[in-house]
Amino acid sequence: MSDAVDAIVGQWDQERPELGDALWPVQLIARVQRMNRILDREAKVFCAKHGVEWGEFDVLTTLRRSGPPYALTAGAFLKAAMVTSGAITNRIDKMEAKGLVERVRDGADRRTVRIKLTEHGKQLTDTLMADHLGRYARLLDGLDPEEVDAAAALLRKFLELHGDASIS
Amino acid sequence: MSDAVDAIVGQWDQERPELGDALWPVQLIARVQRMNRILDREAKVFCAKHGVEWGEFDVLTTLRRSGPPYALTAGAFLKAAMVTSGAITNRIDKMEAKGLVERVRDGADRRTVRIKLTEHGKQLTDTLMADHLGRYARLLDGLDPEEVDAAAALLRKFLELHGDASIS
DNA sequence: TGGTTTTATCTCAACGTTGAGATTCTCAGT
DNA sequence: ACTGAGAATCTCAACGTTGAGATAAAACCA
Repeated sequence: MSDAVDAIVGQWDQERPELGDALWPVQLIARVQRMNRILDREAKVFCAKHGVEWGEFDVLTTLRRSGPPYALTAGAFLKAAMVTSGAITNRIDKMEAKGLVERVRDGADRRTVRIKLTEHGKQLTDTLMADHLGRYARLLDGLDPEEVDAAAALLRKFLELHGDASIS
Repeated sequence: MSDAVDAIVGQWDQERPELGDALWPVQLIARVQRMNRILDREAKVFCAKHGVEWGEFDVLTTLRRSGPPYALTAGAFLKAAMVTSGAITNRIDKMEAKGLVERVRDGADRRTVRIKLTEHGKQLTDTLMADHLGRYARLLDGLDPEEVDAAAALLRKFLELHGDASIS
């Protein structure tokens, strides 16, 4: 069995055989990149079906799982979503217009803005999560659960080594 | 040891415990997404140092490993790079201006355009590859090689199941 | 208190990608 | 030869993100 990455590595072996073992990391890294692009496309199709953007869904679930009162500061999203401030402002603007979230200025610190899930936003998120997780399960269908766990553990180690911070 | 994904799953467990095992795929999928973003940032920093865009570097290496005469059609890039035609046109325009590649119209089929690596482009690519692979090696430093292989094998299986086509 | 630094968010122009449509060309069928 | 279907690439407006800078508020310190 072979995939696109095997073909890529095979080409390098033929064109620049002196690279040798230096190509080894490509086996993992290139596959992570390709898998991510497949996930990305899947996610966009899923979100489009439900009238939200992929980035918006990310905001919704981040708020939902943070628990009551379903409110986080804009700064918290920068770390959680790994995007820049301009992107968050843009997302929140549109989600506010759709009635999914609302901006609440903090009483104590008037610089901070709390992004709060509206009741409508909360209900939509709960509805979408079922579909979303079903989609995830189908994506991993056909893979050995133990091997998936092992791969997940390795990626966890990678993330720890590279300081992938937990959300606060 | 725990990473950001453990924290995310932990939040869901607390907020919506009824989801239970449905959360399992998140362990792998979310980590692939987060690792990809780390790789993406690394890659952009690396490319910026050398005056090329990440997408441009992708074109360079794809041409280089295809072997003499280091020329591929625009259509071949659509599949190899997993991007749309507009993006390829845009990339090639800029790379042509930089003297990295040149467009060669096919004699037999005048619809097709062959993107050909210039001598300058080839030399730059070979120079960059050493740095690039060194960077990859450092990224995986600290991980168990056997576990990396196992994870790569699992991702290969995922890609095969989802029809990740080899380049032609 | 007054002045400086730091923090939190928003603004906005530049950038790359998308995706539908236009363009140009090939080829099979008549 | 002519026509229509299909293929390969380019065009271009819309979109989301980036990243530097602006704005405003809080914290620190003299």
